Amino acid sequence: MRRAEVPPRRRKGDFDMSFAAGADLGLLIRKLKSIITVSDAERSAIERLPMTRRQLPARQDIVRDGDHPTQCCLMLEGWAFRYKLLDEGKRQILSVHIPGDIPDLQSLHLPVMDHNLGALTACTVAFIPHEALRELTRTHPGITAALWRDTLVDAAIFREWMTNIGRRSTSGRITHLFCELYLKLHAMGLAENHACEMALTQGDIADAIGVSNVHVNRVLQELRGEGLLTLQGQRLVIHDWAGLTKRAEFDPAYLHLKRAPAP
Amino acid sequence: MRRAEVPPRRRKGDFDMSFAAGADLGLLIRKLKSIITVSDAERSAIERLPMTRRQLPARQDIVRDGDHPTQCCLMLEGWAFRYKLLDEGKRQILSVHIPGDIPDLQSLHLPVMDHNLGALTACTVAFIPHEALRELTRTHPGITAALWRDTLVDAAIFREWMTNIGRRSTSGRITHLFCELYLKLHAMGLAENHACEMALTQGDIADAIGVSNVHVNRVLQELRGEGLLTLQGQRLVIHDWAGLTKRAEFDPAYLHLKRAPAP
DNA sequence: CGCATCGTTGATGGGGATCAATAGCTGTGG
DNA sequence: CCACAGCTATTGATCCCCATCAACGATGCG
Repeated sequence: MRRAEVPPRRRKGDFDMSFAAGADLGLLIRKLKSIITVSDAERSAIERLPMTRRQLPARQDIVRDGDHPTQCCLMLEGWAFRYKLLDEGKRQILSVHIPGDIPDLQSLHLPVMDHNLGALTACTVAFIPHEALRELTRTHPGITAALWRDTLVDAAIFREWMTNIGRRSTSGRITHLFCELYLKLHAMGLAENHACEMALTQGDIADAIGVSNVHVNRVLQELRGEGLLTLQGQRLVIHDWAGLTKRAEFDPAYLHLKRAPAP
Repeated sequence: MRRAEVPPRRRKGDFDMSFAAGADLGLLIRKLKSIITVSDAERSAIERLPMTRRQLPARQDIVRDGDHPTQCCLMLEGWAFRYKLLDEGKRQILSVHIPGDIPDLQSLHLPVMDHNLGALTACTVAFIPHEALRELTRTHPGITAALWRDTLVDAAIFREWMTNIGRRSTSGRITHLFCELYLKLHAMGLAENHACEMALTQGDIADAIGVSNVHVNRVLQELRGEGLLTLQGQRLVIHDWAGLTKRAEFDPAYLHLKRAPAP
């Protein structure tokens, strides 16, 4: 369990103010298209969204517990994660986010943050003002439904994590987490052939599944020993997808992916 | 940990088809009014919602994992809960719901259930067709925002539970759960003076916080011994609210209540 | 090349699961 | 009105999973 290190807040200067050429927002459109049919009018409304592009170093906080954000954060490159800190520095990781995600979309309707959002790796994000998003939802009910749905999938993943932490064995928890991450990456075209980046350290994994980092290390060795997976550096290779999903009791239904997962 | 007993599905006949006189929907309006300002037009649109009233016996499932619901369930009386079942009958309770809640509102945008919803006590519910709710959201953006926000608070509670299960001591988990339930009941006018109904059995509590029922029993005795609370029959009495919230590291911010909690 | 973070390993102890048995409670039916 | 059935709560005994502490490699970066 990681002790309470407070990462530096982002500083002014480490971003460029290039406002959107709709290119970056293509990622958002792609995400929405995986949920609904996007009309031309909707597409063009999205492409007209104002945004600020930013580069963030790894492990830097983006929004903090208690903040009152005025914008949402669209992930363009890199991974982010949400987490809570408790007394004595205990940390619970709540979710992991990849390009296409809007990890703080809830701030559109919940004015105060009840957790932290941080960059896991160095990453590129686009900040979109709440006001622009509110206007978009006022005028485009279809987009509203899609964004709403996106937050509902978020919640569905929370429920699964709760179950993971509360009722699965440690090896089940780890393998379940890996199955989920691989499928999410795969759905966004960021993984193929049962291999993907793994930006989480063993300490991060520990704080995501509610065990100690030492224990994560030992169980990972078991999983390697069984030939289920390899985890070296920042790369996860799944050698036995069927075995992994079985070990994890993994059923992808909770991800509510449009296309059936065929990894 | 409760073994997989499959409760009987609801039968035809145990409900009456009395369609809404807006009386029951007053509860929904009350809930929404705690979130937004409800205009006369909105109020009357809500009161015109079609609904079917039903009486359900305790422990009966309302919607099941894998179902494709065509309606949402508004709690009128009694408690409900959401849960998942794993292999070997392990159960994780995901949330607890009281009058005013719509525990399956997510089904409006996620067609397939990824968990179960069951009656905890005997209860009265109102089923509202998805189609009517969709029409309501099409025509009333304010209500859409309020309902969306409601699902976001739901998700915020999931995050807190995740943290509870993953990183708190057992006594912290139990006390945190009690603080939350008391405050939710209090906010709906269903509890006063640090006392309330407690429909959860020790086994239910165990499955909500990720420990065994035996352990819940022992920790409850400690809490009683410290004079923090009394739990007899179906009644919870909190003797030392300050002590309880401290033990729980309880910060109500995540509930996103409109009025500051003043229990 | 030196420091920091991450990964790895060993030793130790405790929190909590599990099994088993008893007691209390509630509704049901004879 | 009591007996019985079926839950729920309680208690004791045993064991082991996993947290914790500590130390040491490995790795990567400025």
